Parts: sequence; C-alpha cells; structure tokens
Amino acid sequence: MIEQLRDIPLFSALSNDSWHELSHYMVLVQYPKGTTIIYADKVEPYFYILQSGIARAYIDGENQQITFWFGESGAVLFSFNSYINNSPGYENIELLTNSALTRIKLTDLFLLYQQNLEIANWGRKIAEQELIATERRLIDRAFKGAAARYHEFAAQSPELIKRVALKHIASYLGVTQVTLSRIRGAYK
Amino acid sequence: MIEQLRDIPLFSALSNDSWHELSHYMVLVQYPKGTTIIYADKVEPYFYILQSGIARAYIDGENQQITFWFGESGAVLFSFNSYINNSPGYENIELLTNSALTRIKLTDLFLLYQQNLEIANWGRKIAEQELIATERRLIDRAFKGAAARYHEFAAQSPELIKRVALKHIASYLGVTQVTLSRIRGAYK
DNA sequence: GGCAACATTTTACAAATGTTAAAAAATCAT
DNA sequence: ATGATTTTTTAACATTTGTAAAATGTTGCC
Repeated sequence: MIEQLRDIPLFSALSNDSWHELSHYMVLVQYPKGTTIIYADKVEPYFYILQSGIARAYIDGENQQITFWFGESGAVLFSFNSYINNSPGYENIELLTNSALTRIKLTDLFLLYQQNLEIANWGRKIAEQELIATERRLIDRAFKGAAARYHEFAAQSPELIKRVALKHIASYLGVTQVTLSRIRGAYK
Repeated sequence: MIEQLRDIPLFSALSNDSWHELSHYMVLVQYPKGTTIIYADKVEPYFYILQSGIARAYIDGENQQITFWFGESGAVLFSFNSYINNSPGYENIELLTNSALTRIKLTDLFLLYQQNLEIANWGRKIAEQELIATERRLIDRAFKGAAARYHEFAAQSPELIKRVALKHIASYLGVTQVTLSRIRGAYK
C-alpha cells in the first residue's frame, strides 16, 4: 500500500535507500469522511501524506470558520506550529471524504532529518513548495478580483469544485458565500 | 564583518564547523539606497542575508506596484523562483536604505545542501520560518480588518513605519493608500 | 531660500463586498 | 420516499473600500 507513494512526485527524488529508510517509519491509516485529524491548540504528533481523498485546513473564528487550505492526493498535511515550532497549532484539518493517509511520527521524522542528508533535503523541498504556493496566493489576492480567483480555482481544481461545499471555497477565496454566489450567478 | 552574522538567530543553530563551511562562500556587499538587487523575470544567482538596512519585495502590475514583503536586518532575501525552481522570478527586491548584505551563490549553497547535513537542515528551517510567516499573513487578511492590520504592523515593526513610504505599506497591508490614510486619520 | 519632484491627505463619488433574512434547492437519514 | 437538515441562492440595504483629482505637506537639490 505504502509503495504507491513512491510514484508521487514528492517522493520520486529520493534514492531507494532513503525511500526505504523513510517508509520504514510510515504507517497507512484510513478514516471516514468528516474525521478531524489535526486539532487546533494541540501539539499534533504526526506528519501525514494524503494518499486518496480531500482535506481542508480551517480556523475557527468567533463568527466564522475560515478555510485556508485544501489538499488532494499527494498533499502533505500537518500542524504547522507542531511541525515547525513544536508548539500547539492554530488550524484544524478535516477530511472531506473517506481518505487513506500515510503518516509518520514527527519524532521519527526529525530523527531522520538529523541522520539522512537526502531526507533533510526532501523536507526542505516540502517547505519550499508550500512556501511558494502560499506566497502566490497572497499575491493573487492583490492582483486578481474575486471573480478571477474563483474562475481560476475552478479551472485548476475541478475535483475540489465538484466535491467541496461552496461555503468552504468562499472563505478559501477570501469572500463571503453571498459574494461567491453572485460571482457564480453572473456567469449564466 | 561576516562574523557578525554568527549572532543572528538564523545562524546560531549551526556548529562551528558548518558555520565555517558556509561562511567560506559568503561575501559581504554594500549598496546604496534605491538599489535593486533582485530583478523579476531573471534567474538571480545569489542568496542574500541582510545585515543592515531595509528591503522590500514588490511586483510590478499594470497600474500598480504591490509590495508584499519587507526585510530588516537578519532577513534572508532571494528570488523565490530562482531559489526554489531555478526559473525566472516574479519579484523585484529593492533596498530602501543604504544596506550591507552577505551573499552566497546559489550554486555554492546548493552544493552545500548536498554535502552538509546541518546546512541542509538550516535551509529547511529557513523555508519553514518563511512559510509560517506567510501563511499567518494570509490568515490575518481573513480575520482582521484593514485598521487592525495597520495598528498591529505599526506595533510590531516600528522601524518600518518610521522609514518606509506609506504607499508601500498600504499595498503590503492589502489596501489602497487612500484607505490607509483614512485609517490613520481616524485615530486623531 | 525656493523650486521641483514626490508623498500624503482630503474630497466626492462609484463600485464592490458585507450583512441579514428569507426563499429555494439539494442532501441526508430513517 | 419523505421529512428534517443543510447548503445555496436571492433580495434589500448598509458599509467598506476603491477611483480620480485636487490640496497640502515633505524632501532634496541647486
């Protein structure tokens, strides 16, 4: 089962040796739709790779719940503060469909980072890819109107548009659900 | 001169050996206010650490120039796409004051990443810190109004408020200069 | 000092988005 | 299937933010 991961671009850069070292610590888990696998305000001990399914990260505000990230198969999934600062996180991560994930304990992963140069660089690449994607979203907010953001999201993530509730997509795009509905309506 | 860097938190995690290996490739450079050190649409060959001064990263749009990052001393500074994807960047980086920087060629840095485990993990930490900071800004846009973002920015970055043109701060905060002016006016 | 260039604020108006509430549509569970 | 629940859309109105242009303030330079 875990061997499937080997085909994900994320892992293809690893040598066979490093892949075996890493995968030795990985365990396949499956959860039903609706499961929350990362809780805010907790130090979460696992780093996950989504093998199949859809996930979202969100923050519970006073009057609102803001979704700020979606993951599809191949995505990495972890509590930022737990992973980066070993402190409680701010985000919840919920599975929007039945999902299969591979996970590794952060303590094991951190040991590998201190032992294996390839894996350390693999971890660096993960952070860098997330970084450039996040910065791009921040910049898109400045340059593109809400309608353009929606249409591009729909074009680039057809699976998500089909299967994710619009209220979640609205907050992901940085608008209210009413505004998103207007954008969609303007198309007909 | 370069020894000063050793005190920056960014470098304090490195062992003496790794520090010497890294600093061997680093060169101190100084530029006057107004110098652009990273150009959009170019593959930029250097990774910089800002030793003193203030820098901003911006994108030239059709009608607007959007500043999306500020750096003060200790900040790392590079073309994201050059560094991460070895392809031309989207951002310009300009020095807003006379500045001293230390730089290392990306080719040298990448070699070190492949040779030295500590330096590879140091590079991982850099990306992770930038990542968490960028995500926090994206989330702040959703939860905080423009006025709150301004007041918090002013509180956390007193140097920048003092020395950076408000038009740059406005786009950094995600509002027009007129709106920023209204926010500031509302305080008196 | 005084002019020129640039930065900031102000004003009036326009456009986009938010808020609240209700209706319509879709989905879920028994 | 059908009633209950949730999601999405629609409507009316309020608010925020944007745009353009003029007024004011600031900075640097000769």
